[in-house]
Amino acid sequence: MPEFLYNNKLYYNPVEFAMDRIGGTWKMPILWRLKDQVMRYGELKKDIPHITHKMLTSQLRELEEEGFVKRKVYAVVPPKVEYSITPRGQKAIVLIEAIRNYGLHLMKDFGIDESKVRQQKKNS
Amino acid sequence: MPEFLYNNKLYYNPVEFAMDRIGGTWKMPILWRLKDQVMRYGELKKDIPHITHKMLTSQLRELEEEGFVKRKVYAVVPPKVEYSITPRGQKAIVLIEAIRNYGLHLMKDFGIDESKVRQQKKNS
DNA sequence: CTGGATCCGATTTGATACTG
DNA sequence: CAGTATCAAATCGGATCCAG
Repeated sequence: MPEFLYNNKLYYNPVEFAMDRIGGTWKMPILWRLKDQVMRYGELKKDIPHITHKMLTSQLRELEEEGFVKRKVYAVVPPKVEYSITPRGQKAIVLIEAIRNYGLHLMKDFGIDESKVRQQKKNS
Repeated sequence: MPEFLYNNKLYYNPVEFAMDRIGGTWKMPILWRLKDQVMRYGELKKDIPHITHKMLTSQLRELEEEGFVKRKVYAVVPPKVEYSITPRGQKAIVLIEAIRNYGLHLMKDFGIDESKVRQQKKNS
């Protein structure tokens, strides 16, 4: 497998490169929500359970810097900022769907019953 | 999105669950090498650049515990241990290929030229 | 409302030494 | 040859405070 540098970091293969762009706990959930709608910061914050202010801002910054989402600032008070997905981000959506389907299959394989999921939600 | 517990850890969606099983820096490279061959510990170690002894053993342990690879120990001196992929692991290979193809596409999109890759290898 | 900065604990990982 | 244990460094993430 080839290896290469990007932003002073050494990557060993294309999988690692891809996961560094859209992996981690929060980037896919963020992209997923933007796939067919524009959302404000506060909307994303409310819609993604458990994400902290720090993580949402930092992950949005990275996704923006690498061209997966677009940030539009309105010069109003109080501030209004809208996030939307870019063509590059849209291409990621296709993969995210594949990973999601695999994850659902894996959950079944591990005996995780979706019908029990909502019950456990109450305990969290 | 549903959320659920597995091994006392809270997951927010199927993507996160999948990535916790086969994500991280090393699990996919390991599975990838085992996709069509049985390999000994030392062979994997030699074949995966930069992986440390500790990471290879710990990641193999986890993959084994979760049923993605099978570990076969021969009662000989010196020790001989063979790792092979399981049906569950084979299913992951399909996804890994999808992620890999996406990664290659993304590298082009970011202007990372594969022809330059081998040159940079010398500098690592 | 959005977002940057800081502190600090938790988790992850690398290096090293040791074992059968 | 394969694997375990330990310690230290690095990274990550949460809580909190301040700002336009």
